[in-house]
Amino acid sequence: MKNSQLYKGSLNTIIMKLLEENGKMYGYEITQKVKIITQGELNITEGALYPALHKLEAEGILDVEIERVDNRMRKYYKLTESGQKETINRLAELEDFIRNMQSLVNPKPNLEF
Amino acid sequence: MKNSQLYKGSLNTIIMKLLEENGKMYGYEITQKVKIITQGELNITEGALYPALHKLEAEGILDVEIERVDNRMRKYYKLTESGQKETINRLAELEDFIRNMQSLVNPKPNLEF
DNA sequence: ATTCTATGTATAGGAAACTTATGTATATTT
DNA sequence: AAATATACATAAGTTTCCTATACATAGAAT
Repeated sequence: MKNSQLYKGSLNTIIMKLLEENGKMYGYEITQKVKIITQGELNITEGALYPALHKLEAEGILDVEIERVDNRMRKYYKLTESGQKETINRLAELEDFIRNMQSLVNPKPNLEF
Repeated sequence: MKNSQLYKGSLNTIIMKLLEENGKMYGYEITQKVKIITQGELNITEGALYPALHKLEAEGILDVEIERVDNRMRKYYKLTESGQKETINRLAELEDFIRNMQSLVNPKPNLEF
């Protein structure tokens, strides 16, 4: 995704959050959206994205719907019902993760004096 | 480290930050410290920690110093000079990462209207 | 005309990080 | 005597991701 290893493990959560927000999206659209939101800092590669989408579909998190636009194929993905529930869990995990990382990086001073 | 995949890729940064803060630490101490700081949410496994420490040492990020305490071995690690510089970069990357993830999860409303 | 860039999906091969399980060894608690 | 805590270590396997490649259409540039 970038030079930093930190994004490892966050792709599924990113995909699910974007789909929760936008209803349905296709793969290429996801890569562009992420690029815009992160101001070019995070580029999702196809080699990561498409296998991830296929896996989420196989797990019943996503549904797919094929369309033809300008004579080109698009596969629109959207969250299933269980996918919506799972997204809530993932986002809670992400919040915990961010909070924990901030605790590690910016530790509170010891108040026992 | 835990059930969440999100921590993947953050171990090196965590180690380096803790060493920057505490001067020198040994492996087991790192696992316990992280457990306390994250209130039990993040458990670093030995299978992840020790190979990571060895790799950081091989890369010249860490120096090691062996001590015997209570007849048990301890390997104290501390940042080298280049390790200190690299830690600054890693922490900046972590801040970017957290900022980007927050932009994705908590997008700003569109202000063009 | 042809080549490059953008749009759009897909997979094979490999690297890297992590988990699980196991091993060794001493000290303390039950 | 057995379990737990302290302390380090590695082998085998899984997962995630990147690089490279492939196919296909459309538009822009040369």
